[in-house]
Amino acid sequence: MVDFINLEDVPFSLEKTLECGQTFSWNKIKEEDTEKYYTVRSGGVLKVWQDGDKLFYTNQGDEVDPIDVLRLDDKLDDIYESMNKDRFIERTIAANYGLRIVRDDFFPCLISYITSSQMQIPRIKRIQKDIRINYGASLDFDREYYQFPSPESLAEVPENELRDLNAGYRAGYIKRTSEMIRDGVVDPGEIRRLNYEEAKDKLMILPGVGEKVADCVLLFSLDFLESFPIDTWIRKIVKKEYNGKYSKNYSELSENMRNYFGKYAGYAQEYLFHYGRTCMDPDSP
DNA sequence: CTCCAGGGAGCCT
DNA sequence: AGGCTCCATGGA
Repeated sequence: MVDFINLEDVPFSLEKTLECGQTFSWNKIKEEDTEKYYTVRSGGVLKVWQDGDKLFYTNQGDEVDPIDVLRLDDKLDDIYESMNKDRFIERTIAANYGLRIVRDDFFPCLISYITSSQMQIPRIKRIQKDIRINYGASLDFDREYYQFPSPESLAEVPENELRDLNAGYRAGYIKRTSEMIRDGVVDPGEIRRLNYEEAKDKLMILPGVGEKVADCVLLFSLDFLESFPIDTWIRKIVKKEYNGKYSKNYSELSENMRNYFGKYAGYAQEYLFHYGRTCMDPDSP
């Protein structure tokens, strides 16, 4: 059954939100000449497509709510007002109007960002998909879909099998992190109750999780909208456009940007990131 | 062929 | 604390 959400007065671009590189948990398919996206969660399958101010969706299991996973209840105009500190960020807002931060499931988000180090985005996505197909439970919806495996399941996978999925040297990180999540050493529910600094320190206990991966997981799955992840792209863009606030040191640079953009710095980060990748050459002077 | 990719760990000072 | 090197592997 197809339902829809009325997006009048709700700024939203499905395409920008899911194509900007923040999530590896969504896939695009074409059905009857329409570009659609689907995600498979612990709660079931959700398929969505947008036509102007209508967001159509079908899902299996009411717990996979598009309003929740696409953060449609974020007050985007208020967020823009809060983070709109200068002409450059204003330009990125104009170029990416309607882009929202996603709310992904914690475990697949964590494993994907551990995988992401020294890798290109299409390959990260491919590895998550291969993990799902090889080790995830299947769900029967309009066809067969695959959930991301539980920490319990993934912890049992031999390291060399993960290497065979082209995870490379990250295979050991994936296995050991899965074991620690399984054993409750790090618990996403507990992390949500901590403040930003404590939550980040806790995540960084996990092997393969440094500052950048921790910031991504906090932002894209644990609702820490002030988190400002710094990758090679952001580093170039900030150095070029915000030179006075630039620092080689990750912690210092990240703190500078959080102080500057405020409590929605994570939104600012994603707008800068996507603008930098699509609208400018960060290497040019 | 060489170089680099949404970094992090381990070692060094 | 801060700096350096290596880590697999695909794609340009």
